Amino acid sequence: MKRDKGASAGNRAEGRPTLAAVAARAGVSASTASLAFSGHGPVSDDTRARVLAAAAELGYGGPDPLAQSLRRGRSGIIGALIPARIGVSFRDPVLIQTLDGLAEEISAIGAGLLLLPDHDPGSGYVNVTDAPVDAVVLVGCNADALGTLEGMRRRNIPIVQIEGPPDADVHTISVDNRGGARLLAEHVRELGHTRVALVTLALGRDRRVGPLTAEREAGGTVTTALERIAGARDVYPGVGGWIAGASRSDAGREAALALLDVPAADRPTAILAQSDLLAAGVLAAAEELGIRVPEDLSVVGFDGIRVDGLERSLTTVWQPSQDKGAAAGRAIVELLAGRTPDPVSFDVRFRRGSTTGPAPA
Amino acid sequence: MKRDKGASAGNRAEGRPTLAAVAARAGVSASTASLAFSGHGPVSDDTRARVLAAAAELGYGGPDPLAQSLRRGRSGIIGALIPARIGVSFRDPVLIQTLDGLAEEISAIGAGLLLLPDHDPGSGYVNVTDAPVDAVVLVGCNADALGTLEGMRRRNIPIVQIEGPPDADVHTISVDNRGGARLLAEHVRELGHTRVALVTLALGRDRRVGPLTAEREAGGTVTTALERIAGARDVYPGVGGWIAGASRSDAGREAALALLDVPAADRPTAILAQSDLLAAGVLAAAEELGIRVPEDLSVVGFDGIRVDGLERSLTTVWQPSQDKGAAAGRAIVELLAGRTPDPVSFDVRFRRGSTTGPAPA
DNA sequence: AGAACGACTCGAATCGATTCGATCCCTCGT
DNA sequence: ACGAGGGATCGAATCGATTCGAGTCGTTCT
Repeated sequence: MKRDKGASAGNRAEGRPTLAAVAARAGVSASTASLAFSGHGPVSDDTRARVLAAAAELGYGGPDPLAQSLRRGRSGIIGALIPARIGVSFRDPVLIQTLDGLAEEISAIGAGLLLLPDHDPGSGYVNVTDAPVDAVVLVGCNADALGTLEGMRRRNIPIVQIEGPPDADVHTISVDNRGGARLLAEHVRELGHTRVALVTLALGRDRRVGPLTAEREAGGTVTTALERIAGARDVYPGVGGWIAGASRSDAGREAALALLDVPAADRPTAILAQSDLLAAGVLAAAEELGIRVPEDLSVVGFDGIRVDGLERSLTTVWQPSQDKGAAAGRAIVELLAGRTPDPVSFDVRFRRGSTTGPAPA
Repeated sequence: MKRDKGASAGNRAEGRPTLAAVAARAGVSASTASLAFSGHGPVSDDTRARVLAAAAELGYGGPDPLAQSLRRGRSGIIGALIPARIGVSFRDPVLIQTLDGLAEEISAIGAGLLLLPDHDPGSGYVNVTDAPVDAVVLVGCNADALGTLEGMRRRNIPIVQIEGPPDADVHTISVDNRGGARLLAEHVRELGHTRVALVTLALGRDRRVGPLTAEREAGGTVTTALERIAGARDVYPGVGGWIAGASRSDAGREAALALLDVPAADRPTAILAQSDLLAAGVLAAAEELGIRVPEDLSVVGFDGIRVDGLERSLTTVWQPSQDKGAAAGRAIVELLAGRTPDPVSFDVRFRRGSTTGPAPA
């Protein structure tokens, strides 16, 4: 005999009908009702109609996704680990495009994207590990984030990262950051520049800004930034610069002000910014200081995005952000199907703009 | 006797240990093991240690979120219905700020945000209704979207909309769109303008662009756009304009080109754009056409966001996007707790910039 | 010393559906 | 006319955890 406590715990809407209730009302078994809803088995038209009618009368809204998830072992949700809170992360067009590609691709298997801002440990936020996700994608995160995913790994949940240090358990989508940075540095060298400085992305989770020191670099965990530094060093060994906290034009502006606000003789004649947004900030700073681009200063970016409100064309390399996201999505699909996706690495394309010119005499 | 089929169905990682396995290994019952993990009951230190040790040995990653969800009747996931695919929706700073406020607020109850792009019906995408969400927030969607939520309503899942038509079952967060638009129109009227035109947001899901006709207006479903039109009409009855497809500067530019590329005598002397992004596009178009702002043309926006790369200050009204999101988040929390949230409506603030001036003689 | 109490632990029910194998019955073939 | 075949339906197990009430055992109070 059913207990039927009536007003039981504080569980959601008390009286919501269940599949069993619908089945009872339609005079069939729960299994048949299930079949009628899912269409997975042979059900007579008559029976199906009766079940549907009963459902309508009871106001049954279809099988509970929670129960389905448990039974199927899948929630249909992919977690997207983003580096900061939404308002901050989503100011980066590269991130947006990547997520867009990702979302489109996983919608092929009917999955949706759960946003999981990567918070500093102990900040009282949701633990990623507790989310009912079928897989996780790290997009634009630093290597530390992998640590917070220990739980996922133990649960055999597929993890895909977009840019990041190689890891046996994690499928990585990469782009030739080092090669791209090298291309840009070579371009600048060919123009005759010798006093060059970098404006880098955040090197670690802390997002501290300041001069690029060996120490800070050694503690860096953001692969993207480190690889782009390496590419520049391939051409300009030992080149220094300034760490901007984030990929935003105001951060680029601050960094450039620090680098340029020195006696003209010490001033770099070329600045290699690690993102187009940073480069836009550098241009703004130069304008403020009355430094002409490209006559007095050459500036390059990275990413190849369209920067709103920037009328001049930037010398940069373009990277396929959306394709990276899509590739991650396909990798997820493969992994969930039990297959092993092929590793993917994308190339970049050099694009000369009007912000670079010959080194001043 | 347990069946223990070994390699059963294709369910995820076959051999993943369960709480029961851990309990068995630790020599306790499943209930005790559960208590040990959740900390919800009195468990001796010794027992807890044994359970944790067993878990470590077996590589148990903690309770399965899927099973927890079913038992608790909560998934810890809030669905965010956004008007278009990610790459498009997230180019709107207002949307981003709103989601940011929302995400922060719901993280108080440990919930995360599931992105659900509102797709045209029948486009083969995931049905919102099948997602395991505890509640849904409509952000920047049109009224049609409510239709796709029938299933949710029947399931008694709380729905909150940010801007939208009043609905008994749906908690609405609103802002004084009409009043804001009226403020701007009044400002323009005080400056003596008589030939005025609107540049509106999309009126419906179709996002068609073109002249603002009575017919198109009658079929409109986007409350925000309609209310702002109404506000302008409070001051300029019958004012016409152009429908821009989306809140982006390129759409604003196209619209403005259509409105301004006429004999100077017919040309409007003021354009009321329904968003700052659109206004930025209007400014760009004016510059292309050699029309001076504000001498020949006054331009106002709406939203009060900082538009990247727009150096001049726009006359606009500011609306609290982030607060709207936060209010939606708090409403969700209240609703999930079984309480009834207070209705919220926000005010806007007029902000005069340098893009409006006296009507030309 | 006996009772009462408290700290722990356990068994069993439950969340809501899916699915495999078995059963039942009707029809078709020869 | 009888067995085979097959469509429709049902029973029962299962997914993996949580939770309530009940039971055990040792300690403390009077």
